[in-house]
Amino acid sequence: MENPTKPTPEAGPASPDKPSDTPGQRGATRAQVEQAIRTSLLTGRFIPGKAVTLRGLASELGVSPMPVREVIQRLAAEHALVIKPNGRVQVPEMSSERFDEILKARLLLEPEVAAMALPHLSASDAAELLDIDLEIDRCLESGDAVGYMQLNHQFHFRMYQKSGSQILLPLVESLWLQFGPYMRMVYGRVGTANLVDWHKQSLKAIETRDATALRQAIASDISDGMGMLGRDCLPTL
Amino acid sequence: MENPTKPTPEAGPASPDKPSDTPGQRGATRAQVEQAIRTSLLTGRFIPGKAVTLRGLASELGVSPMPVREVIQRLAAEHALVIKPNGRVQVPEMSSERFDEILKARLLLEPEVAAMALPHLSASDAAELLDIDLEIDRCLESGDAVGYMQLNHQFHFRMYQKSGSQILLPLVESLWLQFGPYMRMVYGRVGTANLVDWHKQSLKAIETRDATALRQAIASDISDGMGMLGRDCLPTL
DNA sequence: TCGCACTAAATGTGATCACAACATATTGGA
DNA sequence: TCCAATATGTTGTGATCACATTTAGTGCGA
Repeated sequence: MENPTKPTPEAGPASPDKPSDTPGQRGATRAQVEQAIRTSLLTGRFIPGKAVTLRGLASELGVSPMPVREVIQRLAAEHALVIKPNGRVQVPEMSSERFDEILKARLLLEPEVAAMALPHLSASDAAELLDIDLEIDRCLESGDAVGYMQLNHQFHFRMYQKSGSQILLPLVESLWLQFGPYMRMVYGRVGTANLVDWHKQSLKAIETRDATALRQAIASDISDGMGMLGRDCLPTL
Repeated sequence: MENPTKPTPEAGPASPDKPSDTPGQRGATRAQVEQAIRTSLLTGRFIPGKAVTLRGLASELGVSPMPVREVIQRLAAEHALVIKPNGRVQVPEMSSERFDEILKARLLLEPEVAAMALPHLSASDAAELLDIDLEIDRCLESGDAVGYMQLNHQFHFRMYQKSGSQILLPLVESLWLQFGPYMRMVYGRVGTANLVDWHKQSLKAIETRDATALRQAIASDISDGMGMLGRDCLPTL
């Protein structure tokens, strides 16, 4: 056989050089890759229109192209990435229609999810949300766009997760993944200031157990935040 | 080079023995596999809880496990399949909570999508929908559950597609994929009769360009159809 | 007869390879 | 100088392999 193609399989799902890291968890590499790309998307490390290559991501993450392929298919199914007719993968570009639709979908789903979460939101949950919001205020003052985006995502999803929803929540996550890259791009341009703080209104509604007020606050937060985004840049893109 | 390992790759995305079939379309095999599994899901060929194996599907479809892997990841991202902690893949089982949530999500999204489609629904579209509905009536009489499911899917999505929605429509498709297998199982048990024909009401609303009436008809159709399903069998599962 | 250890088959995962399609760079000619 | 044709590198795709893990199956012993 002469060992024609030194396969050096280095086999095994987990990195062989770190036996104590992940002891053979099924799909551990794939999960790590997915988490990496998702946060890259949500924090705007990927710019809309940016080309995403299998081998590029793979070498960047230090894994083989194999798990990256599966993750890309997975994210493409959620429309967080697009596979062009020639097979090339890229971060989807925003359009006026897409933007309006995402806004509409968020307004349909998120207030409802928040209302579903309300009965399960304890006082300690509210306190945690307040902490996040205070940190958001700091990011707004210092103009930290990435920090704002991460914390804003945390604020909403810490709340939404309490709904225990297995159906609606993934739909909402898909929406966030879709406008994340665009959001980052625009925030970098127009800044993150002068946002009315509907988060505070949400917290007040949580304290008073007022589902209608919570729905309204979330809806306003969405309309306000995205309304500020959609007004200027989209037609010029 | 001596060609050390004649792998007989039969390389190429398309079958080499059928050069006129798909002339090298990128991802043609994957698309074919995905379509096959999707329709299997929507028409209930896959029973909830059924185990789905890579090699099984691959040999069944006459392809390598490779494209099947990607499609499974894709469908798992839409929650049309679930990947259990040990990696095994199976059709998701229905639960009372899941069912209620899917119902809620459908009621939130589908009336809105229908209303979005209304301005683009021409008279010929209405006629086409009527044809489908008449065929549905025939299936209901003859008790053809599979035919009913396919045509019901057609009725709704022919309408929804006219909305031109790129965001909401995929969300709705994901929902249908999730309750498809369960729907089939229950229809086989309780039959498809005694459904109030809200499709006719929808058609009337389309003729009169009444968005509110269309929303209401769609919502009633959803509530009625799924209400009949959810009442009996779920607790006994 | 039942329970448990052991063996064997099956399954998902990660890696690598060969190839066709595509994009880009390079070169040749007018 | 400019454009077309070619050559080169890159990218996604499908296939196959090796391996860890898990499941099913079997036989042995109490």
